[in-house]
Amino acid sequence: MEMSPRPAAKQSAPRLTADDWTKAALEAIARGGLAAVAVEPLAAGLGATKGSFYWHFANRDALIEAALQRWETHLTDGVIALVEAEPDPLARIRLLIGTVIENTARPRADSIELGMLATADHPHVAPVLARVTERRIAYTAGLFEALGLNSTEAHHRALFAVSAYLGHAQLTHAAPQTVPTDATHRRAYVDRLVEILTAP
Amino acid sequence: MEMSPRPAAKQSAPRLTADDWTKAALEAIARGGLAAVAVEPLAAGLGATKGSFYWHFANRDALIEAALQRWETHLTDGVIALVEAEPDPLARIRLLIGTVIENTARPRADSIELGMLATADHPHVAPVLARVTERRIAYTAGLFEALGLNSTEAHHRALFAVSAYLGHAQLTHAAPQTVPTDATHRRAYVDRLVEILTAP
DNA sequence: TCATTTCCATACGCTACAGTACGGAAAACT
DNA sequence: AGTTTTCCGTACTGTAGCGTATGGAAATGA
Repeated sequence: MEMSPRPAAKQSAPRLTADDWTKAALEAIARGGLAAVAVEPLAAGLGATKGSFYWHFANRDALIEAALQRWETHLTDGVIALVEAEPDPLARIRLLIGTVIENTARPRADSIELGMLATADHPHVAPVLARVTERRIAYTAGLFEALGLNSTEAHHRALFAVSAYLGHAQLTHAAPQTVPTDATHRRAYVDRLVEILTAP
Repeated sequence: MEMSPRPAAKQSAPRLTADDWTKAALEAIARGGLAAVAVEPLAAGLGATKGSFYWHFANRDALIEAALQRWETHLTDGVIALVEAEPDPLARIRLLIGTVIENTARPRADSIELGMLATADHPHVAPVLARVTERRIAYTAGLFEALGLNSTEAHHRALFAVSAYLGHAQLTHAAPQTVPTDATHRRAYVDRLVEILTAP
């Protein structure tokens, strides 16, 4: 049934880079968590074999570390830049929460994160997740402080906000029917959520 | 070095029941998610062998289904009973949120749940998780309606509350240092959360 | 052009676990 | 006590994926 003798899968070039493997690993994490980062299936997906992989990486662990590092560094870039562009503190919070929850322009970001959370105990994942989470909370708390809240209250609100984000992601994943589907309702829900979170 | 010739592990009786395996499976899920439900390691932990397992269950899948069913049925019993005992609607909400977040009297409940969420895509887990989540939200929305909120607002608050719970569980797991540790601060934090959730 | 380096496929061994076959011990009747 | 049923251990097969060895193709450079 094979029509062409070419590489089969994606029409990508025959030679692969380490980054190709890293990106494929992140997509695998998005699909099935760390367990889905398996060398041979990944190779099949890339139209290659283990031989390629073990030239670019020492072992599976090295790939996982590379993927984690790529995720940690590339993660918040877009969102932070977007939010920093907004001068008004309250508008920043609205924008931040609205963006991460409504999920514009970060297609598989949530999926990757859910994959990470699903393996939070993994020795390589744990520290990365701890750092990312801590930075998020600190950053969010800063936004609330800019709103005039004292540091304790700001930290509490930041915890609420990040919890709401994480919980919302889980909810969307585990029970999609419970969460507003159409754009209008979702918009109303997110607006209400922001109101509650920023209420004096 | 073994001092006694007896069964080794727990001093449990030599014969096992299907329920012993089911409970062990749930503990495994709490430790390492569905992937940790592996027959041979479980057998070792129970001081038995696969021979025992395959007498009680047809296969690994049957054990998983049994564990899921046990979880789904035994899950909310205690909490619901506790909350129903309270007559005042507002106090019910306080009690519910306080209990599930502070985690009195439900030792490994959160861990099991995190294990389930970590494998939310599994064909057997998904429907169970969807039902459990939907019931929780519906029940919580009911509490908010009893508080006088209209159904839309009640549903929004319920979504927020459940998100907060799920997110808090993730936070505690993935970045424990960000969440209030000592009892006093945690208490203040939970109180504040309830205030915000129930604010008119 | 031919030599060197870069990259990859094939073939192999190893481990963990799922599931099966079967014999035998331990309870439970009778 | 003897028989039957219940329960479990041991020994096997099968599979998936990790990691290694090695030869050779494809690019690169002399």
